Amino acid sequence: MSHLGRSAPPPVRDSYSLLVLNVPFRTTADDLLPLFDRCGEVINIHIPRDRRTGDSRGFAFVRYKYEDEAQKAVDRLDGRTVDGRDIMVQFAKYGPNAERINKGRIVEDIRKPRGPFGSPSPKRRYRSDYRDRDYRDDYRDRDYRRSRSGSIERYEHDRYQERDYHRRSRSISPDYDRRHRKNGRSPARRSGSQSRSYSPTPSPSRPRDERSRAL
DNA sequence: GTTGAGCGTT
Repeated sequence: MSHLGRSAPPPVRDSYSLLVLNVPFRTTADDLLPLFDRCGEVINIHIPRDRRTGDSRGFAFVRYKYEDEAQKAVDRLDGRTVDGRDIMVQFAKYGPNAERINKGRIVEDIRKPRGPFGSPSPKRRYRSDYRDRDYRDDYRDRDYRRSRSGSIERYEHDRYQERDYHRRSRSISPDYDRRHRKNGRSPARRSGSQSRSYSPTPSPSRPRDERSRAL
């Protein structure tokens, strides 16, 4: 109840994530906690924030303990007016329970927790922690090291850049770009000499002298 | 001080 965002996130295997859209920007998890807690037992609430400004993106994720409570929250809190805005509550598309989610609704197609593949191989997963880490390292050394020839950090960086590029390329609003431009005022424009071409100037000495000497 | 379709980590 008071460990929202304080301790590590609880196991998601027994939790159901709800996506809350149309959430005011100034609304925090603490504001949504009492609202969603009334519908059932809320495990954790996560609100994605922008890394640049740190503001909320306008949506939140609420994880419930039971699916009936989550469904109740969707039915009750969906369309509720929060801070002057009507929020939209629906089941999360991605996540641990995404297999049961279809178009924001729970799909009761699962009969037994035998696994999504039908043939679970828990023998390998039952290894110790150090074993698991070793296995992962081996896998990374086998493919990632040879294919990417890099580190995972680059992957995240590329992902973030891709997201930013996608968001900006979608032309959300002409005002958005204009506002940022007015505020940034072309941050990548100073003199035009340094940014124009790279002048490594490895040796300011006279190459003619060296050539003359070589000759 | 702004914005509003969407799918998530400290």
